[in-house]
Amino acid sequence: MVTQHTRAQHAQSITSRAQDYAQWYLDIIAAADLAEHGDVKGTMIIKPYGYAIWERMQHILDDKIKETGHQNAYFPMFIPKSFLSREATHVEGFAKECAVVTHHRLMNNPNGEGVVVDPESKLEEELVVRPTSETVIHAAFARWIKSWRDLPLLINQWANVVRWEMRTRLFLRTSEFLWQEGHTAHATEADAEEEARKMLDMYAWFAREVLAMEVIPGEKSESERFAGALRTYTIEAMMQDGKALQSGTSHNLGQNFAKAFEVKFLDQDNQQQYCWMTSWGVSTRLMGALIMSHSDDKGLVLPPEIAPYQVVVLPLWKKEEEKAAVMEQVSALREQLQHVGVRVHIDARDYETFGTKVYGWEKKGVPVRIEIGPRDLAQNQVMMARRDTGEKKSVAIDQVASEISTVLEAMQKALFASSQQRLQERTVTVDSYETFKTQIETGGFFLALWCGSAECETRVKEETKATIRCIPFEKQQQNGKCMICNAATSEQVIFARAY
RNA sequence: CGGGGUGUGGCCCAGUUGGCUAGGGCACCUGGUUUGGGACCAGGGGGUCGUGGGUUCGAGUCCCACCACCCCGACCA
Repeated sequence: MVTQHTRAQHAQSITSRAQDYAQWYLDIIAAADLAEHGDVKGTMIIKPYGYAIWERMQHILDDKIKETGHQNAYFPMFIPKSFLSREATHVEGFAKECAVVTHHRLMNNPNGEGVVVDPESKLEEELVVRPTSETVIHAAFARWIKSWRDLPLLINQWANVVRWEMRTRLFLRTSEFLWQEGHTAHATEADAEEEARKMLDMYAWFAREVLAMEVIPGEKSESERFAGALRTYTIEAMMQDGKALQSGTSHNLGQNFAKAFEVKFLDQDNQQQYCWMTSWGVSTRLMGALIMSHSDDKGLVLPPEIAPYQVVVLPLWKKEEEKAAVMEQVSALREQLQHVGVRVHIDARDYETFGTKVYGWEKKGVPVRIEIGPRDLAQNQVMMARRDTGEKKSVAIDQVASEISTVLEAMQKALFASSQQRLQERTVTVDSYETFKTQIETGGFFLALWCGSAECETRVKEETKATIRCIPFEKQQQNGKCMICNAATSEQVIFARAY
């Protein structure tokens, strides 16, 4: 075991220290300086560089959400306990993981030691810290919606939510997380269904085009369905170890919540109707997906679309007079790149060695690194290195802007292609449960026929820890037998172990 | 809650059958030399050894209790 690290040793430490994939994942987060554990167990402090990545996600998603006709709003984080219980399945699904506010005041400890909760300040009704906002938002919808003219009502909220999970992991499952939750109300079942599917499509687009991450869109089985929903749709991504990560969900809530919260409208025939509703969301879990999809042994690898800095420039010099000339060239380059919309950062720290800076930015996953020194100046060129392939070459100074655009585009495509290839190669069709049981050990997605019974689903989970990730929208239609019980069926599903 | 493990500067650890002023590496600060793939020299700052008891002339070390955290199981975006 490595107990001491010289700088040189640290170069290999991301993987050499890693006992397993989970440790490797945490090492990447630490090395890239993305986040750390919060003071309360299960919480997470997102550090500036990590948050900058989340802000890129927010920015791009927010634009897309607005483009599709939704408006942002904000609702309270405290939910009266009674709200939660109005929809029976919903409260059942979340009851075990709710943080509850019971008092509103502290007082000096009578024994003189610090402060204690003032028993006099007990709340009439306890408040639940939102694990999700359907209930508060639907209570508001009930007041806002009167007529068919008010529909569809398309609302989105950026917020934090709290779910008191037993076991947590940075980004993937923290007690508190940041997300976007869309909530909509529609006049017809068809409209709600269309909305739920449309927003799932948006997530799939985002995962593929922005995060360069291949996903399988599909429907959740009943046991994995959102508490209170009619149908739950999901995009499932595959991490580098072959395990699945649910990366976004969209729910058709039917009229369940509308009935519980009296969300009604008068239709064109002056008849009272319950609304058809949806909700959908993605969270900071996407950060985990991003990290696990593309990172390598040198650290994080960021697709250019999401990278806070797409290019980092390292100026080099020995003498002061060289510095002036180099920095002049660097500023000119920065203007040139900013002009074409490239996010660029100049690292002119002179108290770090060149190597330290190079390794630092590689760990942070910056797509392109440019080096400019006296040698380059003399030849009117720069050195350009690409993060994913490691390819390094010199480029004429007047070609840099166009070359960078080309490289960023190529890297975005290459990362997606490799994610796509991984998912394709590691998705196999199985019909024998015995084969499945041995192959699941090494990860991957397994396309299999399933009879639809919870018994078979549970048995697989108990025996192999694998779950039905989704019933994919795209599948080869085939009739056959359930992999587990041999009952006749044509339902094709994806089994995998998941995070 | 069940099983396993760990607690010594910010991080990783050493500290022998109890012994004298608690150490090292990384990181940090100052000065100098360096800088095209993780620099070097010199000096320096930073510690209630998880907490509370006990044994002892003497406890980081032995004993007891407690606490915290990590890993594995039941929950999940």
